[in-house]
Amino acid sequence: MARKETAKENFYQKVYALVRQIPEGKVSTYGAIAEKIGTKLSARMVGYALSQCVGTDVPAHRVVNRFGALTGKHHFGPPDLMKRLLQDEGVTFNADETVKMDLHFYDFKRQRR
DNA sequence: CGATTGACGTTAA
DNA sequence: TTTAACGCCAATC
Repeated sequence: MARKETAKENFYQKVYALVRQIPEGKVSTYGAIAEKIGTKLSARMVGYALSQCVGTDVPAHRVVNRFGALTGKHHFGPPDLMKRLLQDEGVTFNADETVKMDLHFYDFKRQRR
């Protein structure tokens, strides 16, 4: 321990760690993740990290923006893949392809308590 | 090394 | 109210 968390290298690791712990049928937001990591001031880079997580063990499709909109669906390849994956996991959507955050929002802090 | 962008979010005009 | 710009931090060009 006592290791200096440069945060830079840990950033992706933290993002991945958090996203990885999101259960199926649940989703999270960039702001929530960013805040949990400590870089809440720049939620942008959270999404940035996710864009690279596609192809790894991180279920990026469970991460959406604050509106619950699948902002990065086109990063998965097929534009319908993201929504499809979530629906397959039990996540429901509004008429606008937005996740019903009220039903599937995964609260990191709550889970940690 | 410098400048630009980027799956966001918030505040200001 | 809607639209625009800003901020933040790191990665990529």
